[in-house]
Amino acid sequence: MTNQEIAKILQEIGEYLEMQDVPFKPRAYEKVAEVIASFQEELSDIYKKGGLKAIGEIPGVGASIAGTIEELLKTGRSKHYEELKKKTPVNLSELSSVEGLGPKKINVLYRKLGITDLKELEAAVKTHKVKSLEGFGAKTEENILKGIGFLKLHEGRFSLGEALPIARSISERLSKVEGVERVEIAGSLRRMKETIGDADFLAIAKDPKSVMDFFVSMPEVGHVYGKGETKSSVKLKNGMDMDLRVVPKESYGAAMSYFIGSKDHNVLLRQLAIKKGFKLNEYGLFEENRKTKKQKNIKKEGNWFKVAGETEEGIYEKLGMKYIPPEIREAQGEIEASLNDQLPDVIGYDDLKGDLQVQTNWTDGKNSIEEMAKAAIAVGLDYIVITDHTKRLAMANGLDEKRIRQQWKEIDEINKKLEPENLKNKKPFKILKGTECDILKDGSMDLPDEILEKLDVVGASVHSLFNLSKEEQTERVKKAMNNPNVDIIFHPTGRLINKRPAYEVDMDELIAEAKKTGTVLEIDAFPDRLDLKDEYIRKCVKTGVKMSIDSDAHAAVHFNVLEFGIAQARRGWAEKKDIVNAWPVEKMLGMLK
DNA sequence: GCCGTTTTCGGCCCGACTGTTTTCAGTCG
Repeated sequence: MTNQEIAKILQEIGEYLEMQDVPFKPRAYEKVAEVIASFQEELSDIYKKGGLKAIGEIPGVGASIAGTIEELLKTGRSKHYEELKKKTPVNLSELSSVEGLGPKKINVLYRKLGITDLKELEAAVKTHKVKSLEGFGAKTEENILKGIGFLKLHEGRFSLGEALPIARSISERLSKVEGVERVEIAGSLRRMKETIGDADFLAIAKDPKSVMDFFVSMPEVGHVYGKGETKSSVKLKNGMDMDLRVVPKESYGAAMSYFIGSKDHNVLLRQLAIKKGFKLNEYGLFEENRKTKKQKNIKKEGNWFKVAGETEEGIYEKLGMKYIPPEIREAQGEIEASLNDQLPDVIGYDDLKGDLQVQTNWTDGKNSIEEMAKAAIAVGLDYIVITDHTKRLAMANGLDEKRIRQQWKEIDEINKKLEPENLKNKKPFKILKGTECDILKDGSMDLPDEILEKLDVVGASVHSLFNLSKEEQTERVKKAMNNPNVDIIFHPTGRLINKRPAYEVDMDELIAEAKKTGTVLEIDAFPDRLDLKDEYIRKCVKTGVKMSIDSDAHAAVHFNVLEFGIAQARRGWAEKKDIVNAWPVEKMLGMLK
């Protein structure tokens, strides 16, 4: 059993106990589920090495939960969980994904109406059976219906953060099948879109049949739509659809171009090819017979001769274009820019030097300042800013004036400890003092200015009152930007992909205000945020507003999400000069207020 | 159910909002 599966069961045990109004235990289970979900090492490995004792050493795990984990690892089941599930046999994860529905309400819906899943819930709401229940009403019905609608809107779409690791794992296994020369991820996943409908793979193989056999019989495959010599389609058990295409080596570049898309981009590219006297399809770029007869290295195909196709670069060259990074192939002016040699030099995946939003166990993070710093060093960063929450966010144990001053002392000590001579790579590394300070309802800050002005980096966030009117919300954030100590607005629209829409805010106005006040806007790299989204990034680039790409790490493993933020920045045409934490620390600090 | 330079027993993060009620339960962060 994987950590994710174990975490999910512990989480559900907590929710079941919550239904029965059991005090304190739900918290214990929820907490431990969170810890395990973001645990670096697989519990099965820990158990293999150190047995029950090692499991018990995980923070939050006591005798009882250790026993449950052991049972899960050994048998794949938990008696405790199954007994609870028997009492209330509902699809918990499905029902609680509806905004506003928690364990208590789910319990009432099951007891009174026998509702076990989303479909039954929707039917009950539509026939107005729900509003007469005690504690429910017309408004609750309305909200549930809205919640279901939002879930449905994203049905079948996976976030980049969910899809990419799965696709990479499969791509790696495919590439090891005998006779396979090369495998690439294509489609929207290759363009690093924030959500994807399905995953496409492209392969060169001497023996297509063996790779197709392998593909359709992978353990995670739940259903095979079809299987052929050049194309197979499957649905994974988790609901994700996947296609594998095997193409000949000589068409590989053309196939890449065709299957990376986007569709709109392809249409424009083919139109351009026609205009220049070519024909472009997934097999190659072709020129008419008479013109190319005498040239070498040209393969005949009907009345047309192939002039390019093995590589994408070759096709671009023949069309008089510069190579276009997959992330910006969205028919947003990139073809024209390519023809005129005006493509952006988009930020590279190795270009970040620092991370300006990092949480620690001083508040709701899992790891200490030192652990986060070491993890940052390990991924090659030169500096991080510690930005724990502030007191308004009581659930996260947010810092007040007294505790943040204490934190500064610890940061100073660890900085000394991490002097270059004490590090393996001997490279300077710096922990900076910062905050993720709540923006209160009136736009004022949750910490006094005399604290903020002492910090290296001040980030400000909206964490409450998401339902203010657009005008109020915009004014609120604008006021924060005008605070002379506020350097960055973190996750500026507050959206959670597939879960919660952004709060109402006028982004054009905020971008203009950011320009005026010299405030940085963050690209939060956490895959369920990716906030700013690509179109706003592009607007910032055009306006000259600087941005930062931050992990929003709440655990040492989270620095790997920076990749998603960089991808998002690339999709927004951002260059190194637009991203302040792609700069050395002095230059970055010099730019801030 | 977990945890301990306040405790091996007695605490456990808590304020705000919503929608239901007419003082409060449930949910969220």
